Amino acid sequence: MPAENPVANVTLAVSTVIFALRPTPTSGRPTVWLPLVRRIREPHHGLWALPGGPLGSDEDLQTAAANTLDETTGLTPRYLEQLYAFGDVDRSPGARVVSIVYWALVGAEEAADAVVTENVRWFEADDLPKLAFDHNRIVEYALWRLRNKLEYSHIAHAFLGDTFTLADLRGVHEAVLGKQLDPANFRRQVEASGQVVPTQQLQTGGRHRPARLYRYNCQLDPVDNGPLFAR
Amino acid sequence: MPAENPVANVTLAVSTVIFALRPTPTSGRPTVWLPLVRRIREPHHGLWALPGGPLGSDEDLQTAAANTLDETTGLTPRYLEQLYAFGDVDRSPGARVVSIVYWALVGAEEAADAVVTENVRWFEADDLPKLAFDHNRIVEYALWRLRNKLEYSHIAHAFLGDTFTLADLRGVHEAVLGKQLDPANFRRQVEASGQVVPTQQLQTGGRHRPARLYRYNCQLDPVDNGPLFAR
DNA sequence: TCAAAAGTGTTAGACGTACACCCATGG
DNA sequence: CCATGGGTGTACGTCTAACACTTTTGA
Repeated sequence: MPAENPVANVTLAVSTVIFALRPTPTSGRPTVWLPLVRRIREPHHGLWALPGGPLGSDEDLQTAAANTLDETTGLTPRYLEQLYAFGDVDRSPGARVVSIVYWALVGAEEAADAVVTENVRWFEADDLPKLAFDHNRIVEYALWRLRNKLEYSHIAHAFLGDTFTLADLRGVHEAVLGKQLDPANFRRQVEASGQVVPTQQLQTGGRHRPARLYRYNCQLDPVDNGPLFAR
Repeated sequence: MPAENPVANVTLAVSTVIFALRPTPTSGRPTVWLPLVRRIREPHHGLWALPGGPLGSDEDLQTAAANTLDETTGLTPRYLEQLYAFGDVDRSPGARVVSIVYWALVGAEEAADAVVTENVRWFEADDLPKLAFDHNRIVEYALWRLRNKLEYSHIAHAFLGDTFTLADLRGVHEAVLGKQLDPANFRRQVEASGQVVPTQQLQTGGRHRPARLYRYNCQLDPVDNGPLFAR
């Protein structure tokens, strides 16, 4: 029986976990990063937190998440999905806040020249400081979802540009999953899935045989997220 | 930046899709059913809707879902999981309502003697009338999730009693998925998964060889729902 | 000519599916 | 004795992981 008895003292917020691939400063190999914003008031003043804000009364949940993403990084998501609604009673000191959290993927190139200010900074997902509220848990869960979904879906290309080599795509999987994959088997699996189509172009410049460039097959749904999202 | 600027005009509700197995009146074979409540005010006065209500300011989201379940059916869920947060701007006429929806499984025996009143009735999940709000979509999505999760998790026993035969368990799968399964292969898969442990008892009474009774293996997590829910 | 990565081939094992077959009970 | 479902055996096709091998480039 919704739409009656509005409950006082419950605030509804929308936050977004934004993932991108960036080279690690030390090794140079790509890893998963995400932008955080510094809190400029209590509670948790000074701590880093997920970008987000209250839900505007005329915007959908997903729109709110995309807006948040644009406001903090100036980026447009290549993939955007609802993660979970967090509503524990004590998750925000002194207030009752329910956060509906989304997670997003943005391309590495766009992420490279995303806005960075005093109060917005990128962090390595596997090496975060203590965050505000329950945001460490939230990021941990989002990472779990990303890794899971990468294995049974076709979302990896969201980290890449328009065209890419199979080594690029494999690099995304290796960076996210944190383990090496067999190039031969990876190639066959990707080709069999039909998620990519070969172009006529080759990528030269490496001191080795040039690699064919591929494009994502837009005919395909990247994920089967059920009837709500069917095309 | 949660915990500030509470937004007026947005109501937060929690609803629950409650699944149980019941025999179809016509064929007698078990199918998926769910209880609905009749709306007794506008909007959508008279239509059937998912049980739910506004979020109490001192209860967790999952607690709210379980309470809803208890209030409408007097039942305790054997499985309870968050489904999705629905927040389209126009999903409730004349008000902005965000619904956080859970889905639950209850045992067939309990469901058989659950409360039924003028305004609470069970319906076959695959043959619903036009429901209030976007609740038809919500049920459709919950059904999709149930069918998916049944295939890669160990939640089927939530529909059954304490002990059951492998034919019972197979019956659950067949009822939910709507297709016949090979008894021999089903047996081997279930036994290999370790999700059940044999008891010493046999079920006699059929005009055929007695079937061994099994019990659910409580050592195992029924589902891997990620780090949020790890034990 | 050599190193390095692109790309192809081949094998052994795991797993899912189909189906033949025997077992134990009530009627 | 027979119909019915419980329970076991087995063979075939597919998928996966491992790894040997050939191809093509830049230095």
